[in-house]
Amino acid sequence: MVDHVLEVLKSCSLLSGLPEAALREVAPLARVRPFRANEVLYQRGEVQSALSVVGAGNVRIGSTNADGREIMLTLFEPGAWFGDTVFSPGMPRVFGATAHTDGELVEVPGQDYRALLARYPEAYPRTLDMLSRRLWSAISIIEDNALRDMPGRVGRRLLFLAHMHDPQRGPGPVTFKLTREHIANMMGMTRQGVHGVLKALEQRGLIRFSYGRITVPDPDALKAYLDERAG
Amino acid sequence: MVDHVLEVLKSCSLLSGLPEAALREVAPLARVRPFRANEVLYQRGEVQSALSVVGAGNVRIGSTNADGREIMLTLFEPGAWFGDTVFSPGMPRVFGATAHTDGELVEVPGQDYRALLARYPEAYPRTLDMLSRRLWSAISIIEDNALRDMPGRVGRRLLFLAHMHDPQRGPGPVTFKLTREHIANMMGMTRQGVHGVLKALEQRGLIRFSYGRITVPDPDALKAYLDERAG
DNA sequence: CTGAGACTGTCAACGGTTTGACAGTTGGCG
DNA sequence: CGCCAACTGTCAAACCGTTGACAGTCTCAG
Repeated sequence: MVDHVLEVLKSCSLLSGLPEAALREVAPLARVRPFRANEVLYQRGEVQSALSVVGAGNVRIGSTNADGREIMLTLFEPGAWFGDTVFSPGMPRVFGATAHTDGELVEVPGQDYRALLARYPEAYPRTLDMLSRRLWSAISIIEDNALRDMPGRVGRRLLFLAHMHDPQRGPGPVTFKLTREHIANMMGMTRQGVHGVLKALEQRGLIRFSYGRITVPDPDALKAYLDERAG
Repeated sequence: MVDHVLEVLKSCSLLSGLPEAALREVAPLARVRPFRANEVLYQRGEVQSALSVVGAGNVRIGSTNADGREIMLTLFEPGAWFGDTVFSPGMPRVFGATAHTDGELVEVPGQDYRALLARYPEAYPRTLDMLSRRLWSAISIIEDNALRDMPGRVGRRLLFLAHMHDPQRGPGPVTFKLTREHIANMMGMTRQGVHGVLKALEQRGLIRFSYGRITVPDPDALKAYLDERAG
């Protein structure tokens, strides 16, 4: 059990600055939390602070407004981490997390994680680096939304997901289990609007899609097309 | 001179986790860089890494795409810091900085700043906290863009700027030196579109504006209106 | 294998934003 | 003090994406 937790923690880039000995220290303090598709994992506004690492399955990050309209920020794969409130204890979560598929979470209580960092300060630079990169991702999304049109935005976001999906960027095809509606929620568009964009991209052979699934056969080709299309 | 640098560094929230002795150590390594309105301070893509603290004046953060269209992310006041690449040395800047008014920057070379943190590890938690909060701000903007309409987006962004302007949130009026076009660039809208929104907000007495200037007389009232209007 | 629920494609009407154009206003610089 | 450049208000037309509605398709659980 603890061994399994250790494996998951090792797979997490945020924790990769910590020596294995450190991970062994926290592993017993972590909780394994299995989840079923569409289960709500965290709600916006909760104040309890924990670092969550995806052990298996996919997790949607986002939030819902009062009208019931949902926005999805990103989709996390195994090895991804979230729960940024660990760094600002006492602040409420700014986004919620929902299970996208069945899977499991490994949760390290915030104070245990912070205490661990304090004991292994050599891990801080790596931690700052990871957080900083996440900030860039967010800023890039803001930029794309402000200065690109709809096809540009959708295309870029697919590339972003492809990158999340497989950070080492093998040039091969990537497939997502996403409905048109998920994408619409991610972009602040409608299902119908997304459909039009995807159809156009498909006609150029840049993506393929079927029921509940989207494939980017060649991310680099898509990127080349988008870069040429607009700045 | 060094005293002046020290004052600026002390005013910066990112550095407030460091003891004064630490700031005295770096102050001599910092460079003071005066600037004139509209001068380009950093361009997107530069790789050199430095932590910049605004000592005086205002700085626009954003980037320009190939068509010459600019997007503005935010406007920084004295005491604000930027240059997130200090935490990920070697990575190119994801956004540029342009002088909005005359003023001056205090620049700490990235490696000196990182070395300082390593020497005073007790400052790391505060640093992570600051970075994490900035990530929330970015995420909140993404959210607003996705699920609010134009008046909602503009109103929220004004509140965001008001908060940046005066973090201790005195309830009094706040004035920005921003043209309609600046706001348009910040929101990914057009000058004319912004005009319509501002006019509507003005009729409700929530903002006032004149040549190159916008005033929010009562930020709380604006917030109340926006919250009631949508979610 | 079969039915129910989820997902999808498509259409016309509607609405809001941009585009493009022009005249009026403001503020600062010489 | 006066001019010029930057900023502003406003309009109609074109455009694009949403709204709302419905029938067709697919998947998975039973």
